[in-house]
Order: sequence, then structure tokens, then C-alpha cells
Amino acid sequence: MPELPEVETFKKYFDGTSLNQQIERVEVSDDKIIRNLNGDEFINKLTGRTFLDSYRRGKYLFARLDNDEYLLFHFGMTGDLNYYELDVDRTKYERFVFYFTNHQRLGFDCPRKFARINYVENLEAYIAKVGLGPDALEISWTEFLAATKNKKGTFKGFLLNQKILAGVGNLYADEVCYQTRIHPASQVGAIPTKKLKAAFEAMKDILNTAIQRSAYYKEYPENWFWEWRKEGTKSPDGKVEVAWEKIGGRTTYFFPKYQRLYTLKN
DNA sequence: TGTGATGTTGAATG
DNA sequence: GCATTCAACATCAC
Repeated sequence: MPELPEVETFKKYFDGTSLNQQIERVEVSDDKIIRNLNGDEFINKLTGRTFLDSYRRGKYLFARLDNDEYLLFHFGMTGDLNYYELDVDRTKYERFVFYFTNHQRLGFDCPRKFARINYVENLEAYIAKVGLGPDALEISWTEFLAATKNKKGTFKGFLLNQKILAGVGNLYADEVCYQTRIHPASQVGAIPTKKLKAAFEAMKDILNTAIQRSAYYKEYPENWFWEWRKEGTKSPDGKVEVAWEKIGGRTTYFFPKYQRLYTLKN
């Protein structure tokens, strides 16, 4: 689930449920995903604290505490938040849970344990250390264009590179390429500026549309990846069938010929 | 039963 | 230094 629109949806859920309530108790059932603290340290750091607000950058959600330090949620592939009151609503994959003073709880679920939780004392220093680029919804056209200069890598790899711009994942990257008819293996430096501009705008539009629909894919436009990104689908002009390859290290669906491959000379 | 999965990281390679 | 590829992470679902 969690690419930028999904994480933005988690942010809204978190903000709407878990702010301004004191954490009375913390329970850790598996501290594997907590990267820089063990279970007991995590419990000690969070007990008695209150979340005041949150900040999302790309796929990273930073929850600010009342001591001005942060708890970072990175959802990996299968992370999820679960706000509930009764035991019956606790899930099988809950890894830790905050019990608030209002008798509600916020559980963090993660079947695959690829999520990463970090206790962050200094937000700016942390972001700098990770090398996280500007948020995909915040990056300006000028910055975006500048980042493409002298790049020989694939366009798909460019979109997925969180150090260049943060938030685009595998599915949305494919959608940007598809809507703008750019072959995902195109070399970044070979794509005309006009095409890059179209991709930049498509990216913003796609992410915003997804956010408006709360990243709930069943409500996405009918011609989006949920429909075309599967075996046997025909391109809009009816001429080719969808193909897939590993590009930028990820399984990538695209329509050969329909999406133009730009390559640098020699 | 084997395979791949919406993500990141670090090592190895070119 | 840069780009790319691959394995690892841990588990589930098809």
C-alpha cells in the first residue's frame, strides 16, 4: 500500500485519531521493526508522551511529540495503522500499540515487518542523514528539471529515487510513464523538456487524485493501473499488449511502442 | 508448492 | 563518485 497517497491517507487517519491524547501505556509485541531502540527503550521513551502533530515527507510520516522529538513511521510494504477500543479489533499482525488515556488505542500492524520505526531527536538532521529529497508534491518544476540534467539512468529509476524526490513508488511511477507515454526504460537525459514537463504535471495530478480518493483504489479512474497493469491488457490504441520487465529494480508494466523509448546517442 | 509482492538498504559490480 | 543489479529483510496469499 504505502506510497505517497497511502501515507498521506495514514497521516489524516493519525491526525484525526491520535493527536493530543496522552499515551498511558505502550505494549510491544515485536520490536523487530523498531530500528534504533529495543522494546523496553521504546516503551520508556513513549510512555506519558502526547502526539501534537505530524509531518509527512514522501513515504515517511514523522509524528511530533510534546518534547519536540519525533516518532518516525515508515510503512514498508505492509504497514498499517489501526485505531480501536476493543480487543476484538486488535489484529493478528499488531507489532506495538499505544493505549491513550481516552481508552482508545493506536496499533501499528505489519505482517511482513518491512516497516521501519525510528525514534528521531532531530528532524532536520535525520532527513539529511537519510538524504531524503523534496516531497513529490512539493518539488518545483525548476528543481525537477534540474535533477534530470546529466542523468543516464532510466526514467523509472529516477522517479523511484527517494533522494531526488520523495514519495513515488512502483505503481504510481508506472502510471506516470503510462499517462505520458514515456517508456520507463528511457534515459532521463534523453527525454525532451516538454515531455518531462508533462510527466511532472501528470505526477502531481496522479498523486493528488489518489489522495482525494483516500488512496482507495476502487475509486480511482477506470483507466488507471489497477486496470491496465495486468497480463493481457491492450494499449488504448489497441495495437499492443502490456509487457513487463524489471526496470529500476522493480517489476514494471508498460506498453511497448505505445510508450516511446528515448535513448541518448552513442 | 513455489513465487512474487505498493519498500529500503547495503554490498558488489561496472 | 555514479549507476545498476542483486540479495536480504519476513511473511502471506495466490
